[in-house]
Amino acid sequence: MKFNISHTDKNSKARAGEVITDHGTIQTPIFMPVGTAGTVKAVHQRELKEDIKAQIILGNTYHLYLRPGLEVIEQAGGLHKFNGWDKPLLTDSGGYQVYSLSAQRKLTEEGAKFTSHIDGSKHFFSPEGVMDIQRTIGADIIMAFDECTPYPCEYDYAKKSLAMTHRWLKRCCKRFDETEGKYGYSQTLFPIVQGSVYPDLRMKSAEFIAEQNREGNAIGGLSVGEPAEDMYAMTEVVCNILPADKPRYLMGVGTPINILESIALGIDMFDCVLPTRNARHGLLYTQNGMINIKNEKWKKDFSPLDENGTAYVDKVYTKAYLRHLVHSQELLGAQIASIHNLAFYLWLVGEARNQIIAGTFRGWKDKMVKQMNCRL
RNA sequence: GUGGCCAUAGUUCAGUUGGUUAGAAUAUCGGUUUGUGGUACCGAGGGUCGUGGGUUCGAGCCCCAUUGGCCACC
Repeated sequence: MKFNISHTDKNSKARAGEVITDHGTIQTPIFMPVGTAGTVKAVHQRELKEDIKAQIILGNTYHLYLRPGLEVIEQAGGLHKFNGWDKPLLTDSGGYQVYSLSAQRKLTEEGAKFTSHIDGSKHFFSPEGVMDIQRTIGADIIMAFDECTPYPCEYDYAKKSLAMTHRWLKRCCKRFDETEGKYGYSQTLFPIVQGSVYPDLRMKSAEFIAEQNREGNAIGGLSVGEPAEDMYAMTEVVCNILPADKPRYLMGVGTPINILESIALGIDMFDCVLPTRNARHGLLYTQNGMINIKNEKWKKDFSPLDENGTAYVDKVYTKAYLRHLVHSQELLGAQIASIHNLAFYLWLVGEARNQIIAGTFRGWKDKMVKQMNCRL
């Protein structure tokens, strides 16, 4: 993997660049649609490429390991072959799922014991095991196995957890470096900064992560319920320490406004379930704010879904029709809304990139944040 | 025509020997969702209990009449 920065903004820490992988080039800043179980829910690959213009999508170690299982994915020839996505892929390590899904989980120095949400079966993830699993899934970018601390989180717990996440990282790096990709292309490992909302822990973690000298770095443990100001403050502290010549990935973020503000702080990569999950519940993002398409006021609004939208669905479907589909729980409703939201997110980061290159990012960003901060 | 059963929220139904402000589901309306457990969660509005009398301190419940619906028999 390579990372080249072509432009940096003079009035913020924003930068435009490209991440080059064996499955193609990603122009940053970028938003990565989440495809947990090997599919971006309700969206075809062709729509992802041609309409949404996605450049990289996510998969999830936890979910894919449980179903369909590693045997299937390995025999398919890796996840790219299995799901037909020939562009870059990133897999999350399952650290977040161990935190968010398993009511019954036990973390020890060795790893995490957890029960499957599908059938209650018992499993164990170690840092080494998670590296092996991600080798088998075969994503271009794979993530370290970490503990995502909850919010709120006591300082002492955050400190102990961070130390263990760092020890786990050393084990991840060791196993990753001792093994190689199974399908003839290279993979890269991103470590993850933790430290909850405590600046000193975040700084210490960023320094430790920077020392590992990987090809890119991630920030985790944010957007878990803390105030947005805390999230921005932690992001800023960490970005000041993580090397500028490597991509920075802010995990799980966020709203369109979160993304623009974080780009201004020096973040290059994002992923978030909001555009797809909210789409299924009828919430649409636009340049002028958020729309709840289920609201009665759209019942007889026969104007296009989004006059400023870049996607096919924005022009051919009306608000009243999508309201009907979502109300009726028709599958097409989830599909149209998901395509709209993802196309908007990709437009947003693409336009941010254009503005950075043009040297006008800061003013544009401030205007967009103001404009999007409302409900239609 | 005779007998029986039924009538409670937009809809489908609970509602104790008669006892505080008649409940639920669903639908409607509004909100929430941040490294996705694929239709979730939270909240709100909505009923002169078919109608009219009666008994009672007190009636959705008991009695009478009446209207509408369903069933059986002639």
